[in-house]
Amino acid sequence: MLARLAPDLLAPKAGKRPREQELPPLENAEQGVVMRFAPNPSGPLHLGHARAAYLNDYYVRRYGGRYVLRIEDTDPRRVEEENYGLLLDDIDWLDLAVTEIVYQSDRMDIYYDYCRRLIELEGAYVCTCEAELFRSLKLEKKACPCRSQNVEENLGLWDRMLSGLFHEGMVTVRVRTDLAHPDPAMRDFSIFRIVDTPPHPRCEARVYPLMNFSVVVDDHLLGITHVIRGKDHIANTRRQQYIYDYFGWKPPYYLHYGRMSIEGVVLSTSAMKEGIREHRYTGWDDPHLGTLKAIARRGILPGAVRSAIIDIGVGETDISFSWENLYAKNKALVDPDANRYFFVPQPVLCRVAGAGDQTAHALLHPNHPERGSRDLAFRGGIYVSPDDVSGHALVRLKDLFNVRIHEEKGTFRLEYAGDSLEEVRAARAPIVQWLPEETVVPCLLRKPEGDIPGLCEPAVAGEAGKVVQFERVGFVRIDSAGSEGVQAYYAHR
RNA sequence: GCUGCUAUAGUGUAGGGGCCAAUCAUGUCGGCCUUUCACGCCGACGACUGGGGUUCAAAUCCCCAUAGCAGCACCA
Repeated sequence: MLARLAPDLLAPKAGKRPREQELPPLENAEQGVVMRFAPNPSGPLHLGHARAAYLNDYYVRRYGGRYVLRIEDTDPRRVEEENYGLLLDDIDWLDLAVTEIVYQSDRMDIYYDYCRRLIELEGAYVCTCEAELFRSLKLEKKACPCRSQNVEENLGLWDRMLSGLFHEGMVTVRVRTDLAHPDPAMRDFSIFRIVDTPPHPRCEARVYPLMNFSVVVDDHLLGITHVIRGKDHIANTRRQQYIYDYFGWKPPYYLHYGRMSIEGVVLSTSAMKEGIREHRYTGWDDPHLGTLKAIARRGILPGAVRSAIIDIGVGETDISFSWENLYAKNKALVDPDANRYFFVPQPVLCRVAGAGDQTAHALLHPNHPERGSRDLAFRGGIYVSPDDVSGHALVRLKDLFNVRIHEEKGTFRLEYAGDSLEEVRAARAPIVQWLPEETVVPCLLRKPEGDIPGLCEPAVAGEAGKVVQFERVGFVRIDSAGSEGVQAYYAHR
């Protein structure tokens, strides 16, 4: 697994990446950095995760160093076995410069050990108050009775926690901070809890560290030098400072970027899960979702996401992620490679009067004639899209010839009208895609707004998994190609 | 309620006292190129939240207001 993930740091993928701005330098980073991406396995990754992943990745590549993928799986309620695999697939897709993977569920004993030390340093105490009671005391800046226990008493309680003598909700470990702190969020926050059920899929614990503790211990032990994360963690950064101070450790440098919403999609895992359960979405890769799986299926390349994220940068302003900007990045990556094909939506079959058999040669890519062409054999009958011919007297069948349109009650009679390109230009007649009657494959174009049935060239079936351009329609990813036809997911114009 | 962060064109971003009647990208519109409404090229449009203050000079510094966001969980 690691081998599959470990990229060559010295030779990052050469390649066309749309030029993107340079991010501000990091403090004290010239000698290299150690950074981390720390998702929790509660579901697949989405664009919000991609921001954290790529921002950190950017600086690791820029300064060199290590990039730790840390799986934060210390909440058994939010961890499901199958999510680990989903997560690793997504990490793979992102193409991060990850150098090592750490699972917090493998490190429970380490957290227990350091908790004991923190208690010995009088930096933490075991609290058996009810959560509600503590909360009201905290808001009044008052200490709870447990706060005055001595080290021996606290260690005794801690041992009883570990040996299973407490049940869920009865006890917690708190950091001794400053009860008079003006920010109530800072006052004696919790760092351990007990969870009786469900069992953790990867370890046998019932005493679990809370994020603010495991993160500090891990960041220190793993030698993390810089942390870039969302500003929703800004209070956590301040809380964690107390723990660093007790241990006498030097905290990493922090950068907190602003909140990012995404036009038209929900990012919350629980909301997505609910939508899937209610069949509003087909699954994690439903094109209406902002998951990486969904955008990958639509033909968005990871490089486009990376570029869009780096452009957004580390600003603390709340922003709204715009699909337009992502599409522009993706188009820049995809256009030079994507082969061109004809797709006729809502096709109607028409006879063309007055034209002899001939074969059209349409380039696979207009800017790269050397890649060859597709041959479309005209034998008298063709499919076109009514929207393309309706209302026009003259139309150019691309790479073939001109036709005059006679429209009668929704049906079209086509009549050969010469080969002159100049003529259609002068007449400002449209140049449209078409397909020969004899060689077509059914094709379903799946757009977020709905599915569009149509026909496409048989050669499209050979592009499965790739992004192609349906001329005059847009860029699509060929999702599947079988006996029942082709299924294409629409990416963008 | 308490605490904190942020505020530049439709979207994203640069600029951190004078070089800013504000950068770049994207978008939209127009033109050129072109057997795609793609790509490429040219041009246009479009913004410093409001009010005070400091200063010879403020998008930039300070204060207030407003707005958005976040935290105040035995989630991350």
